Amino acid sequence: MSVTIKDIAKLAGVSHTTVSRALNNSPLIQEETKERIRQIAKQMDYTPNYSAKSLVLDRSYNLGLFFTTLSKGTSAGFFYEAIRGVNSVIQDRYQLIVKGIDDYTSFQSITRKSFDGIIVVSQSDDDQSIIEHIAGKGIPLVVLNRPVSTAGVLNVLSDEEQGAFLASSYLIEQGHKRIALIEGRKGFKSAQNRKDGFERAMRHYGVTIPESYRLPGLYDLESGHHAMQQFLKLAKPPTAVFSCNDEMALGAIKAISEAGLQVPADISVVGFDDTVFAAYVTPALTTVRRPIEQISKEGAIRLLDNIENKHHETEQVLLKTELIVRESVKQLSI
Amino acid sequence: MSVTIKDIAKLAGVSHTTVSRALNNSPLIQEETKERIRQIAKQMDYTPNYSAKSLVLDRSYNLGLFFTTLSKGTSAGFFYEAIRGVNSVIQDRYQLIVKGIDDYTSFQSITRKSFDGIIVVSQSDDDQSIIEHIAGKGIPLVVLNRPVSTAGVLNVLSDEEQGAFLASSYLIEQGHKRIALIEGRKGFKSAQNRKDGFERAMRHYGVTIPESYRLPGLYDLESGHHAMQQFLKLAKPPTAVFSCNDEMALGAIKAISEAGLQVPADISVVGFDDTVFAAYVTPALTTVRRPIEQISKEGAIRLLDNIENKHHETEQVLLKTELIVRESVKQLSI
DNA sequence: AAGACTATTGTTAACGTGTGCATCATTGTG
DNA sequence: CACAATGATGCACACGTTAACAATAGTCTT
Repeated sequence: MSVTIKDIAKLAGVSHTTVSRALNNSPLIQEETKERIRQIAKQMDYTPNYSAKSLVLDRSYNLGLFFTTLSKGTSAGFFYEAIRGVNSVIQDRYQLIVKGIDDYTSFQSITRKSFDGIIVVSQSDDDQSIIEHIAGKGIPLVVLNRPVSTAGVLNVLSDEEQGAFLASSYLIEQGHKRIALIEGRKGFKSAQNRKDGFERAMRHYGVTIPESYRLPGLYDLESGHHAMQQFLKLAKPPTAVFSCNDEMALGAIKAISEAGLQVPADISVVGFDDTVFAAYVTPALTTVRRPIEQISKEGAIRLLDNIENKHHETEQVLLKTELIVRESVKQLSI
Repeated sequence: MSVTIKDIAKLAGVSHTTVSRALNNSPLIQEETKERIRQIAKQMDYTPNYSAKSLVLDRSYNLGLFFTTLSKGTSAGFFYEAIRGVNSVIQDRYQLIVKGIDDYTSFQSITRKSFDGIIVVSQSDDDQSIIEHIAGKGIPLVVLNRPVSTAGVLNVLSDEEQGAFLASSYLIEQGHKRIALIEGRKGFKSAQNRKDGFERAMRHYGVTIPESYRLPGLYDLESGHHAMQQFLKLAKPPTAVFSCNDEMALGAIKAISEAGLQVPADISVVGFDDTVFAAYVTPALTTVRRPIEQISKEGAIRLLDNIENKHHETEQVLLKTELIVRESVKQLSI
């Protein structure tokens, strides 16, 4: 059917071994022989059979890119940026295989033979089992986006505490003192980190926040909306709100406008994540950008390094987040 | 290293051929032998080596999902929905390999051996060359999202003319008569189709549109903004605008509010595509939804059918679009 | 009861590539 | 000039799987 090195060998009058060596640029073969063989290969439109290569070299040329889920929950922008980042690094050295972890009924098919390395973009603690399976099989692995401490696993994520600190500090620097916090979902690492950053900022600037200015959320529109309603009922409502993600911020904004108030004229709002729609809502949302694309790039680079140099580092890399100032915060005159 | 059928054979006291047959549930093998071998395989945690399988069966178990570009331009939501749709169909029968067409320096590596089938989500006429390469190699192929007439190629896309008709009709039915059109980018098939739908609606309802109510756009924010400014300068500005995509609609809305007018109170706007942000802008944008996920599902289903039944149909499937009514259109009292 | 047939299993080769070792020619050395 | 060293190439096997064909034992037919 398709042309093989044996076909080339016949035409060149050499053995297939020589062809194999020539095409792999082995120093054993004479330069002019190499060149002649390359010519013929090109002319015959030869492409190596990667299944055969894989079989003998014990490399699959596959890189897995696994998300917690493809079917529900994962935000499109997040997904897109992650793939983009990884893809920009691997070029054509590897094939990128995209999968949702929840599509696996069994991890049995995830083996050393079928993946040279795997990137898990983890959004949930439930991913722990697949992470351990992969690490257990000795497949080079990097986990993005969620802190993980399994041995032999690379871990790249953004410094969310610092991001929350940035956002909260910004509110204070704009003159706000009555600042409320809508927390993330209980049990999520990110929720804890973001809350920690908020509190560090308050301590750092000597601002004290009453207990009534703190409400738990679920990372969804609904819970942000509800929390904001509670804040508005207070005798002294906050002048600014730090919402632990953009989605809840949106819910909060809705609640504010339903109450006949305006953002940012009456109440300022800051979100977290810089979701795609953050720039498009009115007012455009001031928020914290996590460098997803950079995280995935960094992760891919280190993974390839681990694969090609056969060392398994256990390392955690924290990347800085960035405050994106838009229109949802008002500067208070003092 | 890892366990092979020969290892199982040794333990079971049979030949490796018998093991292969047993695990493939061949009718040649006695039922109890099969069961015994399955037991042993399970117990040894055996997983087939897919490289070896591929080599002998001449199937790669890979499905390519190619986008025009991953690095620039492709919208995140579009990208996400397409992957989701395809992924939901293939389950674990195939590996999904995601690539940007512009990442290829040469199509040489795209062969029958490395892909059992390919889905091209095409957004540009420039994709024609890869489409022809793939079709030329005899690889089962389906092209989504853009009309294509290469022989042997399946083609699934949405009926954009019908969508534009829907949107335009809606404006008329809400009482609008002075309706302007911001066209798509010249030379794009979608631009022509959407314009056609608009004009059919006008004819159908007997509404005549002056030449000054038609302006070309480039599918970007900027051009929508600019076109709207022109409309606003007219002696009799339109009461409604059909923008050939959401992005330009957003630009138009911006121009309207800059002019001190409100959407939809003063001017109504309809977009096209139902981009992710359409629901989040203020006012939420009434627009036409293309069933991307359904298109990619449908495409994947037909591709698999073609692969597994080894027939190459040349067929074009048009899927209906849907009008998503939100808040950007006002009902005019007559 | 002999031959034909069937059910089950084994033998061997094949897929396309890479590699250790053998082979051969050529050059260098004393 | 004989022999070692070097450079270039080929031979044969391996990787893990499937499949055509062979082999064996048991069953059926007449």
